[in-house]
Amino acid sequence: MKKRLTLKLIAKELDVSVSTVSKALRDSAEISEDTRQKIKAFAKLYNYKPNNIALSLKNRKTKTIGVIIPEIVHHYFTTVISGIEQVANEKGYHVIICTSNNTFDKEVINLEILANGSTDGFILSVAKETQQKGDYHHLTEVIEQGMPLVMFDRVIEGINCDKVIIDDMLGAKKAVQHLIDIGCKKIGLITTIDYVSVGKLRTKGYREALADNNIPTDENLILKVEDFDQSEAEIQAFLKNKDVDAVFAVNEHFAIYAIKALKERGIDVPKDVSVIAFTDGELSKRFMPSLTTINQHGEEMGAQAARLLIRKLENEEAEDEPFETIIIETSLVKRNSTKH
Amino acid sequence: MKKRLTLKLIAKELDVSVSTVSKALRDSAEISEDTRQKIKAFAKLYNYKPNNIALSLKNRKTKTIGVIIPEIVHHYFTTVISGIEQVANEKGYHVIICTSNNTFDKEVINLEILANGSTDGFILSVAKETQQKGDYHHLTEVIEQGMPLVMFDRVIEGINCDKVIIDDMLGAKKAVQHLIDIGCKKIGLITTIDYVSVGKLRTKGYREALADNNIPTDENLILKVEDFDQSEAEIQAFLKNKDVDAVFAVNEHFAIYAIKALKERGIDVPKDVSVIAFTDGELSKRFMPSLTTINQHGEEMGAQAARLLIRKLENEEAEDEPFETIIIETSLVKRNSTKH
DNA sequence: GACCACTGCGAAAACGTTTTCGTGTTGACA
DNA sequence: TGTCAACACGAAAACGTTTTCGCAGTGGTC
Repeated sequence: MKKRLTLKLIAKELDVSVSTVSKALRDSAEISEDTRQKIKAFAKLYNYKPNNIALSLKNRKTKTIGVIIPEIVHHYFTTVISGIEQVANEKGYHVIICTSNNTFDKEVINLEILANGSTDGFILSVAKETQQKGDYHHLTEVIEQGMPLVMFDRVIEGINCDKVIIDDMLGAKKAVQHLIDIGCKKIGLITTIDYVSVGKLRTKGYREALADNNIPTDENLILKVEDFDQSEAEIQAFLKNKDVDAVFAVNEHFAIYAIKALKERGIDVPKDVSVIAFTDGELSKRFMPSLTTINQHGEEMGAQAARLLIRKLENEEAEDEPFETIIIETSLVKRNSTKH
Repeated sequence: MKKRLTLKLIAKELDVSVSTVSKALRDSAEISEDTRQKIKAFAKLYNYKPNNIALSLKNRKTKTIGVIIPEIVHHYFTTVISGIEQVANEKGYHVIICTSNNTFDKEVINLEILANGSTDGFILSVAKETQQKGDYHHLTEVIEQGMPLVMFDRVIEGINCDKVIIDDMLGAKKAVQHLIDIGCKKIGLITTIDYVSVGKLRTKGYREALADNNIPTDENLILKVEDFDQSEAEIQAFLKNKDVDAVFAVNEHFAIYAIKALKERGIDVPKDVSVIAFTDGELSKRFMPSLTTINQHGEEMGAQAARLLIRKLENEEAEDEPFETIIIETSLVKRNSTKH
């Protein structure tokens, strides 16, 4: 294992002091043209690269952004990361990604590790378990330490930090409104139980859209999936003998299970029943029929989050500015699971 | 912005020396029970956490693994990462992920940045562009510096490092053999052009399986997709008037386009034509019909890669051991796109 | 010849740790 | 009373940088 070249080694080799080497490499005017050239040539020849760790320690800056997400095996989060990376790299930052696996404990640990010097700030979407638990001391702690934090997607209301969210309620309204616009009247909703904040908000959007159009809400047409692992069965049972002409599902999977269940009953999508899903993923594009969806623009979300964070990191004044909440617009993507 | 607590601050506050504090916190016997308790209590009260950067500098170890992948918005890679993370975390490492975006330049830059002190070693799958270009100096360079490197999935033959791959050829053979076993005789192949190594290998597996069963290869039944973005059209054109009873596609997307094209011709999958895809992703499970696939076990691959790397990192002797290439077994996942 | 201003470089501190090696104090013992 | 070990702690070096300050040498000016 060859030793990495350091300033000290160069200094010894060329018989000058460490400071001279450092200055020469940074093109300081203090050093004579001669020495400078000599040192630079040597450094280049032996491929000297400054040690980032030492620089971080010295500068108390790592130029690194920590990202903590609930799970990486999820297309939506990867698009967000993609957006974060683009902006971060552009501005000379790199990105560390950790997953909490949707558990509280791993979220806390990851946050701690990254907070102890590895990163300058965080971008985070909280784990499901954390949301249920309602324990946010780890978040307030890093904030108190002066580490900027930006939350996205699943954000916690009470926490003092920048946030990037989508307007779940409005998105849901858009979806349901579209169903109404194409003539649907008996619109089913497949959502999650209420502690998942996005599920709750989307449910609210559904109700409001109906109310706006003077359609009474029929509680019979609402399914709150209890157990994700059993969602297919729950949805199948739910749709068994429901008389609906449209279904709004709060995610792709629910939508697909719904379509399957309907098909089994001999009901055609979109001819007999229109289906809209929240979250525009790979699945939606490829499925047959391809799904009409609400696109959440994950990349945009990641990009905005990164911009907010870097702003706080680079502007002294920004530190004292009030926290922002950016809302990313959702958009309706019409495909073939809804009537035209 | 509150300043982070350091050993020095504690020392000053309690009127002892920095060394005493350090030793007390590490339970050194040198320090009297009294002082030790006092210091530990203080540290706990004010939530002292050692600075990782300083530790890294001191120990010349970061306990961090760098992962560089071509793209993150790809289900297969996320499963690999998942596997890496599990093993890494278990052994006290954390993981930095960078994407090369399939470009040579970003791969080189990321490697450089991470090599300059941020990580102890690498796990990497090379970018497409790198493969085409055939320029691997950045890889040999980090290896020469003594940084352990493990390549996975898309590996480069000539590079001296541990590798984890799947047996693409055998996997393809399994797929085609299964098609033959269920009675198919005219088996189409949808693959990529040859410079993508996996495509090449899978094509080879296809040919061998046919040969093993004394079925002559009909070049007319082979499509090498030229342009990924045009793949749907290419596949549609290819299948327009081909007389096949099965199709083996080297990835999910190709398989799905194939099914769509067949359906448009009024051909039912799996009744009339069976379809098998390489790569078992989200899509395969949910699609209708769900796809029979060759599962590549991404998590397993990631886990093995991490194990190999950490072994090299932690065992002095392992350094001189010859490099290993681990082959991950693929497996056939039977679903509904093939006859039973 | 005395003074001054440059020029070119080195010493040392600092970032936050860990660890080695001293060193001063205590108490026991001959 | 002198010697010695044990104890409890501190000083300093080290990791690899950057930066401030100081200093020696040179050449010019009066």
